[in-house]
Order: sequence, then C-alpha cells, then structure tokens
Amino acid sequence: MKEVLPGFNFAVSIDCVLFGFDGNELKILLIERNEEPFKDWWALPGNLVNEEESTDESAFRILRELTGLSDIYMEQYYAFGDVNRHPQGRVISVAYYAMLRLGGEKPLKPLTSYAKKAQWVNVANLPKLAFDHQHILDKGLEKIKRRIKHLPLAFELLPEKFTLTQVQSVYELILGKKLDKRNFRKKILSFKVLKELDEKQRGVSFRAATLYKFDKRKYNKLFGKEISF
Amino acid sequence: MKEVLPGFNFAVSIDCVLFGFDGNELKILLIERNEEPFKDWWALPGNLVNEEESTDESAFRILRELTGLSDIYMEQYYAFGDVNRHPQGRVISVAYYAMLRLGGEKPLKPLTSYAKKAQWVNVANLPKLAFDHQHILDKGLEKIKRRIKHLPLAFELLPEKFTLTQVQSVYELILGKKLDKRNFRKKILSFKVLKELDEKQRGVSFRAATLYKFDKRKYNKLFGKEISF
DNA sequence: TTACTTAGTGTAAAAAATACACGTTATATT
DNA sequence: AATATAACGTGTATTTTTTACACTAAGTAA
Repeated sequence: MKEVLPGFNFAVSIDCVLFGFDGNELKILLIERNEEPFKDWWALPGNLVNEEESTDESAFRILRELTGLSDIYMEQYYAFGDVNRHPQGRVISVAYYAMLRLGGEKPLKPLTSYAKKAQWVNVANLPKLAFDHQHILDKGLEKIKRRIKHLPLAFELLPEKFTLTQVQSVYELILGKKLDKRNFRKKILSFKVLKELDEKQRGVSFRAATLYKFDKRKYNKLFGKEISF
Repeated sequence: MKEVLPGFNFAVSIDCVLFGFDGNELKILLIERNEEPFKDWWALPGNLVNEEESTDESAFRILRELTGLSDIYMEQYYAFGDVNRHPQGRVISVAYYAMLRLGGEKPLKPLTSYAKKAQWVNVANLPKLAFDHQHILDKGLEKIKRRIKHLPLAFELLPEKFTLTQVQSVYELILGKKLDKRNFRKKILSFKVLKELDEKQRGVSFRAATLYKFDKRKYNKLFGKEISF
C-alpha cells in the first residue's frame, strides 16, 4: 500500500492487439491467464504501465516481454476507460496494435509468469475473452481496416519476400471481401513500393509465383499521399 | 491522502480541443489558468477524471462545465502518456475533440474556478500553451484534417442555416488550402446531405446567398461510405 | 502425356476528379 | 436613377481513376 494525492488512484494498462499472418489466416496473439481475475481465460497480452515509463515505452516493453520482438512498429489506437472494466480497481487501458510476420527464423517466445501460454489464434474463430478485450479487439480490427485502405500496412505481416497473391490475401482477410486479381495488382504496383525480384517461390506444388520485396525508401516518400483500396 | 494498491497511483485527465468557427476564422477554446502549475498560462480546457465516471462521461461533464453545452458529439482521439508531462505526478491525459457552433443564441459560459477566463482563440495565432497542450492540439488538428476529408464534419461548426460558401470556408481553413468553388459545390451537393432552403442570407452587403440546412437523416445513411476532398 | 492448379496478363466502359471564366444579382454610393 | 461593387451561381471538356471481365502460360504431380 502507498499513499497518494486525491485523484491519483488509477492504474493504467497497455493491451496489445498483435496481428499475424501465417499465409492463410489472419491471427492474433492471445494469452491464457494464470492469475485472478479471469484466471484460465484467454486475454489480449497486456500489463500495467510502470511509473517510470511512458505509455509508448510500456507498450514496447510489454511486446518484447511477450514475444521477444523489438523493432516493431506499434501504434496506439484508443484508450478504454469504462468504470467497471476491471474488477480490482479503476484501470484505464491504452490499446496498441502491431503487425508481425509469423513463422520467421526465431520463434516468438512469450515469457510471462502471469500467462500459462501464449498462442496465435485465428481472428475468425476466437474464444471468449477476459475483461472487455473483445471490445478492444473489435476496435482494433476496425482501425486496421480503415488504415490498410490508406496505407500499405500489409507488408508488415508478410515475410521479407512475398508474392502478389499473398499481399492480396492479406488485404482480403483484413477487409473481409474478395478483390479482383487484375485490378488489385494494377493498383498495388502503381504505388511503386514493390520491387520485383529475380526469384521465384520454392517448394510449392504447381507454378511458382514471382517474389517481391517491399521498398521502404520509396514507401517513405509516398507517406502522406492518399491511397485507397 | 489515500492508500492504494501498487500500480494504482496514476491520475487520468481529459483535455478537450473545442473547435469553433465564427464565419471567418477557425478557433479553439482556451482557458487562462488560475492555479499552479502553469498559473496564468493558457491551456486547453481539461480536468481530472472522477472515480465514478467513465472517460467518455468525464469528457461530457467537463465540456458542460466549461461551456454550458451538452448534446455535443465529442470524440476521443489519443491518450498522452509521457512520464513528465505533468509536474505534480503521473497523469495520463485522454484527449477529445468537438466541433461547436459559435455565436448562437446562448453564449458559452465557462464556469470554472480553476480558470480565470475562457476565450476563443484563432488557431492560426495561438499563445504558448501549458503542459504538452500544444502537442495535444497539433495531434487534434491532424485528426480533424483526416476526418473532414472522409466525413462531412464541417456542419457541426456551422449555424443551423448556412451558405455553401461558408461550408467551403470551413473546409479551406481546416485543410489549409484553397478549393475550387464549382468543384467543391458539385461534390458537397453530390452527397445529398444538404437541403436547399427557400431562403436567403440577410443583413449582408451585396448579393445574398441561398441558405442550406444539414439533413442529419440522410447523413446517417451515408455513414460508412468513403468520401474525400 | 495428361491432368491439375495457380500465375500472369489487357481492354473497354463508367465514374470521378480536375481545370477553368463569366453573366447575375443584391447592395451601396453618387 | 444610374453606376460601381462584390459575392453569387453556374457548365463543359479533359484527364484520371475505378470497375468489370476471361483466357493462356507455366510448373507440378500422377
């Protein structure tokens, strides 16, 4: 226990919506809680903000603790401040999202005492979530839907080298609708942020597709311009 | 003083960016602080969140206390959580914006003990602001720039009856650039959310313009569709 | 060699965005 | 009453963007 000034009895937490793409499905990272409240429930990875760190720093720390990853672009998208959202007191949660590439060399290693395990779960098939996490997730999904229409975010989900069909899959999963193949390719190439490689997919049955790379330099020049899907 | 659980020693505040349009200039409401810290500085209107109210409820209460207005659509846009943003302790500020019509019948009446006065100030000509309020304001401006491109927000700033030239002025002020008159009219009318009235401006020198009303019902149907300026 | 599956490509039509200039009308002034 | 003033209100041609739509090519596997 600790003494505080009046008004200074709130806690602030971070919840992270981590999107991942395994080539077929859009997934998010969930943990199975090992502590009350909501022990044994699935929840978004999150934790309390420490006193000596900003919310942004806290978000990066928590992501690192949960996945071993740093250098990921996370973006704050909303603060959830309902009175009874946490049974143990007044907790304001600041939500961040990030897009991660799955199946890379180093496996994600969630090292958390308060979680039994962490697992990537298909967004289309989620368990019931602790607290108001379903709501937080829904808002996050809305957000990236709007975002991906205006910025080429999809590449953060994809491996370094990818095919145009994979890019299209990501767009279709996030937007929740089918897109026309020719029009999609015309459009995504028109932004000139993709570099065609002299290399084909390997290890696939059937015809291998050409691989592309994301050209971050050209992307940065594009930033600010309006694009849409 | 009060005893709390570990982690529960943060305060949460609301800061409001209230945009107003007086026919010529885009303004925001500032208060002159009457209390330390930053006594005598100009600041965004804001206050601490009470324990028994959500952040949304708190934002509406604070807006009401400062302006006497209710029934205003406010939207949360960002949470500011740097460590040293408040000299008296760890305060996370959740920022909201709203658009108000100025010069209505009832004058805005800020009734605050902690403020010497409240005043509408031209966004293009601001004093130095307390805390990180300049930063909060900048983010708010960015936000409404993006928003107004995709939603017809401008009408919240205008009186019930307005001219198309006034609508265009609001867009030009927020976007910070001149728009073509004929193209602007074509576009804004194409959304079919404006109702032409059988009535002209009064009390102006020179030719009076036709007045329009905003049709909220039709606007609600539009919601979700993409529009852009 | 054949069957299968995904890759990769072009065009025409429709819709939207842009660029651009002048006659009209109400008021104010002389 | 005539005139000057200043903002109002309107249309079209061009360019750009979006949409709709279907087949051949290439590589793998049996």
